[in-house]
Amino acid sequence: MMTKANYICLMLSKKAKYAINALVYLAKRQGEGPIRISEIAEREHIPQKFLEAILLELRKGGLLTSRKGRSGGYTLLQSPDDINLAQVMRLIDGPIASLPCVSFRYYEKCEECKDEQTCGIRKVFFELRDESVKILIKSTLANIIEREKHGICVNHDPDKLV
Amino acid sequence: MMTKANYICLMLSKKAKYAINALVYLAKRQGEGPIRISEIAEREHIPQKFLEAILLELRKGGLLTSRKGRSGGYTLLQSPDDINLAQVMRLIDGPIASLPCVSFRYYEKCEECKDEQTCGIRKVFFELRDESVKILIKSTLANIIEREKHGICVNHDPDKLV
DNA sequence: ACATATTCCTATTATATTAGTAGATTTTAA
DNA sequence: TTAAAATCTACTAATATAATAGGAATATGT
Repeated sequence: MMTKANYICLMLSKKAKYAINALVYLAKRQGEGPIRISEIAEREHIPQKFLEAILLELRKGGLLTSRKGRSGGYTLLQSPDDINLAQVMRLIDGPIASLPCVSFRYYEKCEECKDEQTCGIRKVFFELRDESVKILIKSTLANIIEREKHGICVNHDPDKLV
Repeated sequence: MMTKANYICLMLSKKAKYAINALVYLAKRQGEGPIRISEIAEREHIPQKFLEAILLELRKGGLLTSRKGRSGGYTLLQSPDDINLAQVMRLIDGPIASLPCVSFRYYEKCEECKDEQTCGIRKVFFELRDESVKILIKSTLANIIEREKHGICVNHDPDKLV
């Protein structure tokens, strides 16, 4: 478990991470009929009871369908090309913006802000939101699976890029 | 206060937001000698006791100096051109990455990950981190103040950009 | 020297969120 | 009819967030 000392500024919740993992798993097995929660939980190392709740949310959000009873399970409702991470993250954790005042769908005024129209901080976070959404929208389940096939990750210092 | 219904995915803490506001305020008044906590708190609508703790962290992080006693207060230690939001956010809230496994300085392995080297999800969040850091590093206090002078914000739908 | 204004330090608290767990219920297929 | 699956309702433990309280240390103006 993450300790306070190295906690993260703009962190994704475990719930959203689990949701993404589960969806990618389902995308890979599309066409094989309903997949059991227990199978996903086991293969993706997600606590089963927690996953149950997550899949239910994804179903209610329109990304999955389910079948109960023997040989039941979950199936993707859309093509892996049509499900992207912006959708998933918004469904599970809410808006992608880093400040309520730069959210489009869930805008809320900053309590301490003097002039929102000109606020320089707000402009930075608008830019950050736009870039983030752009990246997350192009990252569909299909895209993620495709990316697994090409090249490996190297964790370089991001400051060096600038 | 933000309610659960419209909570935010990758949210900045109030503490970091207050820190940024205070630093921008200090940058605007650079050269006027030490600025009192009480003044910053009042003008920026930040709870004073909370701000005390924040300014102390910023001082320990090397961004500010202080003077105690009568006519004491805080002063920027560096030029507003040399303090950027990546620095500030890392100091106050930790790494900018959205997942521990895509942090350079505070890397931690994902518990549930099968092959980190090829993980497609990880690649997405590497990209997100790199873009975020790029934006935050170029956003210096000077840049923020400059931006306040030009143009107003329009909160458009970020999905339309893609 | 002294009063006062300031930062600095330690501890505590209320609230909310996160990350689950427990147990019963409903549905479906074999 | 039985077993296996999702579903529903409720609860819980741990942690982080956003502060607050009270006083100690220190510097300055008079």
